[in-house]
Amino acid sequence: MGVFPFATSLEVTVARPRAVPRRVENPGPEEYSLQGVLEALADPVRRTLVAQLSRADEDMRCGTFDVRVSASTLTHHFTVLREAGVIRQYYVGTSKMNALRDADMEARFPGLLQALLAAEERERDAVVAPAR
Amino acid sequence: MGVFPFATSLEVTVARPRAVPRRVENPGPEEYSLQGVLEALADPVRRTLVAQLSRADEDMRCGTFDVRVSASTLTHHFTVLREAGVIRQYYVGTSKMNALRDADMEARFPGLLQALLAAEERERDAVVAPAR
DNA sequence: AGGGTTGTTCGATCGGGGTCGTACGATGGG
DNA sequence: CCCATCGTACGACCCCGATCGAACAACCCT
Repeated sequence: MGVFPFATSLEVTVARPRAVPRRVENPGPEEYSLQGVLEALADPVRRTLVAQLSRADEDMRCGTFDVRVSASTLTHHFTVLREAGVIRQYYVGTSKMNALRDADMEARFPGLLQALLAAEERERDAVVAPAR
Repeated sequence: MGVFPFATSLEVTVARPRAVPRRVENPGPEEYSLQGVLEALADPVRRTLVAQLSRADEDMRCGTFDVRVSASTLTHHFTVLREAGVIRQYYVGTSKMNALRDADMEARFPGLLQALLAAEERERDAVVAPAR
């Protein structure tokens, strides 16, 4: 892909070129499938990502997730989640933000994500809080 | 669910000694995990099996499922579903019956199986009944 | 400008799982 | 008894996906 054809004289001796923020192609609700969602959520790493995102209750940067895989692997997992429609991604400067698309999921697969997250949390609690 | 209660005293005076019916080891509810269930249901073939079982609303013999895989592959899929706790299997003569463990699933992962089956049915309907 | 932070891309590896065919075992009916 | 039916066991194949390291690219800040 070509770089920028310097748009003539336009801008700008500004220190901040700013330009157009990098765009991420997030699929529309009509593009994802149950198969894709289940494949995405069948992986334990991706499930922890989603769980952390849900627990945080706000969008999270890629780097702030607590998971023990390499950066490149992490990128892969986020891509899978995004293409499945589970999360939405967008750039903020050099950071990439991740948002849980829980409303879209709920609309398309009612109850599924909620049940899944609830189950995930219950298993997590069982581990965190040992049998007494 | 369980069609026959197997009330022990059944012992018919059949000509055939009958012996002990072949036993199948079905895991207890404490043995299965969310991971196992999701892995099991992430496969499209297994999901159709479960969907057919749910739709039939009664236990089904292995051979009566409508799926285009070989017999040995089918055995494999049923094994995965059973070990995940999604179905229960038991022998009846030379046939093997399959029962959906929806109550156990509901107890352990509330709403999950139902949401999944509902989503599966909706996608199926969308295919069967084309866009008008 | 640099430089550091953040994330991506690419290629390689490697293990797991879905698939099948064939041979086998168990059961029930003639 | 023998045979047809139903499902299993085993090995082979093969593709896909999770993983990593290294090199690169975009951005922000000083």
